[in-house]
Amino acid sequence: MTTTSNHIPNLAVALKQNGLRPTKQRSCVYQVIIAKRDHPTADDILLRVKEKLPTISFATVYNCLETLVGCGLVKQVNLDRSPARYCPNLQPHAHFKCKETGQIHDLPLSEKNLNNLKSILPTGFDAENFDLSFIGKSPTKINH
Amino acid sequence: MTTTSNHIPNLAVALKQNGLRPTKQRSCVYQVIIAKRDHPTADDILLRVKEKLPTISFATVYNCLETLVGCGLVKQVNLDRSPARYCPNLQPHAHFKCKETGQIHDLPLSEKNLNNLKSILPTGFDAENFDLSFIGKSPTKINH
DNA sequence: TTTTCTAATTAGAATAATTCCAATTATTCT
DNA sequence: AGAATAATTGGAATTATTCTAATTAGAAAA
Repeated sequence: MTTTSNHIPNLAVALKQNGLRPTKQRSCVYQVIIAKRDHPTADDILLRVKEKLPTISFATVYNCLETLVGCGLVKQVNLDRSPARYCPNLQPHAHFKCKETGQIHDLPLSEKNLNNLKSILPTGFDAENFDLSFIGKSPTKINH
Repeated sequence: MTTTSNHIPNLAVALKQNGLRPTKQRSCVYQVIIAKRDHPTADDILLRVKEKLPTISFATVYNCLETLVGCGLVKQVNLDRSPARYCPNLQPHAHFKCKETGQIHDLPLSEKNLNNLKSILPTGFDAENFDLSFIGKSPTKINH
């Protein structure tokens, strides 16, 4: 039941709405996540942010990520027991992890899919969130 | 595409089929999981098994769990970043975690549900497994 | 049954991701 | 500008899990 839209939200506005301060660390972490939509881990994010802010710490990356997730600007993706990944796609979607390449794909969900997911819940169960992920083999793009 | 049936599989047989030895640790871990279908963590399992086998170690519990999962006798349930839980329900099902009680419910999936899940996969994506979990509030049973 | 071979268990150390903490720094409010 | 508070920092702590090297137990052969 969360509202979703297509445009990239404005960080400063979203933070203000939540009574939080816009900082360069938060901005930079957010930029890194939307710049390359490849589901980076906290580790990946630290490395990329360090190019702009060499003194940023791990704790800050985790803090920023928690903030961004809390504001609904990015989603945390937990696959198996592997490190958490972060994803700026706010549309309802599932994830597919390729066994071979390790790559993670977003799979968009149709209205029909969403309704069907809802139909799984017995009466009285009120879901505020769901997580759907597949593991298997994704088609190899480069094969001629 | 895994075969599922309703009866509880025989541990010794399943192990033998995989060229593994039946040990009292494996048996005990398995018994504990089927005895109380409450999605215990490795921690929970260690505590319960210790009542029968006081000298069992954590490493063994993890080893046994890996073996049982590998033989397809139990499923590993990963919700959020919390410790892995183990589940003897071999039917296709989703999980629902109650925010309030922390309780985990199995939600059975119909053929229709399963087909719909399949329909999420674009052409060429070959899933060998999926994970579907909800978080929210489950109905309180005790309220008169 | 003993012997032998290998698999499984054990206790404890090691690892990896994440969180916590106390001190410093940056923002916002007055 | 100054006060109040929120955010960042580096490093230590925590937690779940995996690894390791030594011991024990199970299976197969003699």
